Amino acid sequence: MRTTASDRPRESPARRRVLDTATTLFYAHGVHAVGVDRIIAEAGVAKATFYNHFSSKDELVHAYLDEQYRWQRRAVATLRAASADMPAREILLRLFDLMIEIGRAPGFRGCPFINAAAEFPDTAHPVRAAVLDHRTWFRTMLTDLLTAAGDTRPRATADILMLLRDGLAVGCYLDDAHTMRHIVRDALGRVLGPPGDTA
Amino acid sequence: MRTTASDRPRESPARRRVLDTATTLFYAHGVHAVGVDRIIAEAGVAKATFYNHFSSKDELVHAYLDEQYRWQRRAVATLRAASADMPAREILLRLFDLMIEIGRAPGFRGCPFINAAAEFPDTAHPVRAAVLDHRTWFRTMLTDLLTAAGDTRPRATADILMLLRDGLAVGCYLDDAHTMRHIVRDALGRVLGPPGDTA
DNA sequence: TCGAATGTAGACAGATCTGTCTGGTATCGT
DNA sequence: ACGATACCAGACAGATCTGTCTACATTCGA
Repeated sequence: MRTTASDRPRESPARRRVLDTATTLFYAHGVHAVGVDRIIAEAGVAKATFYNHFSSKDELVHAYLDEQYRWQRRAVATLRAASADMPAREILLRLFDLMIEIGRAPGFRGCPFINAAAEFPDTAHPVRAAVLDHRTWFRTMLTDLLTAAGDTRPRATADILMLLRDGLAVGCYLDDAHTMRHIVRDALGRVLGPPGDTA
Repeated sequence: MRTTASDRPRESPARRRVLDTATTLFYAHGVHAVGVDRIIAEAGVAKATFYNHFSSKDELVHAYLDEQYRWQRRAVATLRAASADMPAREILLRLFDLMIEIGRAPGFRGCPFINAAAEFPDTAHPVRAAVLDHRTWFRTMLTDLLTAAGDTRPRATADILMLLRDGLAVGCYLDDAHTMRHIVRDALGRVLGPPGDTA
C-alpha cells in the first residue's frame, strides 16, 4: 500500500526542486534573508509555477520545516531499527552521537526549528506550531527511551536532555563543534548517572 | 575618574532613543524584520540624524548587541557584588536563577545573541564577532566560579553549563518557562554533584 | 484530435528596503 | 551677535520584496 497521495501535497519535479532549493537557502541564510525571486531562479522554475504549488512564501516555509521534521523522524526511526537489540540507554547515547555528527558536518548552522522560531515571533503563526510539534515529538521520544532504560523519573530527565539537545545545536554552530562530543558525553554521564543506575 | 567618553561613541538624546527603540524592535521581531524607517519613525528621529550617529544599519545592530553585552556584564557584576560573602556554588545557582527569572518575564524571546547568530551566517561579520565575545566572556566567568567552588574540572563543567545556559534560553522561549526553574535546578544538581562535593 | 494539466518567461503593481541629499530650525558657547 | 552643532522633515534613487497576470509551449490521456 502506497501512501504517497491524498493528505500530502501532490509531488512534481518542479515542486521538488523548489522545496530542495528553499531548504538549502532558508537554512543557510535564514528565512527572511531569502526572497522568492532567488528561490525560483536557483530552482529553475517559473514564478507562476511556484505560486501554483505554494499559495505564499509562508506556506513554503512551513513545508520546509515539515520536511525537516519528516527527515528527523526518519533518521530516528532508522537509528532505532538498527539498534533494536541494544539497551535503551545505549540507543540514547547513539542518538546524541548522531546529533553531534550532524552538528560537526560542514555547513551546520544550528537547529532549523530554533532558527525559524527566532525569525517568527508570532506564536499563532503556523511556523511556530510546526516548531512546537517537533519539540513535543522529540521530548516524547526521549521520555520513551528513558522509560525503557529504567529511568525513575523519565519525564524530568527528558526535560534535562532537551536542554542538552538545544545547547548542543547552538554550541555546534557557535562554538568548536569538534570538542562537543566529549562535552556532551560528559554531560550525559552526569545527567543519566552511572550505567545500570536506575536512579 | 569617569570613563564615559573617548572610546565609546558620543552620547546624545537622539542616539539614545534610536538605540533603545532598535533594541526593543530587534529583539521582539528579529533584525531583518525591522527596517530603518520604522526605527526612526518610532524613535522620533530624522533619517539624517540616524545616519549621523550610525554609518549603517549593520553598525546599529552591532551597537545593539554591544549594549546587551554591557547589560549582562553589569547584571552579573551586581549579582557577584551582592553575593560576595557566599560560597561560589551558591553564586552559580543564583546566576542560573537570575537567568530563569529573565526568561520568565513577559516578552522574553530567547538569547539575543543566539537569535542574531541565526540571522547572520557570515562568521566574518562583526555581529558574529560580538556573539563570540559574549560567549567567551560567559564561559570564562563560569570557569572562574567553578574553580572558586572547588570543581576539579572547572573547564569541562563550564562547557556543560554552557549547554544548560543555551538550552535554558531556548526552552524559556519555546517551552513552558514556568517549569524551567525545576528542570534547571535538577540539571544543576546532577551536573555539579551533591553540595560540598569536589568531584 | 482535443482538452486539461503542467510547465516557462517575464511584465507589472505596490510596498518596502538602505542610504543620500537638500533645506530649514533650534540650541549653545564664545 | 555669530558660527558650530545637532536636529527635524521629507524627497529621492535604486534595489528588492511578495504576489498577480498574460501569453505561450509541452505532455498526455480519453
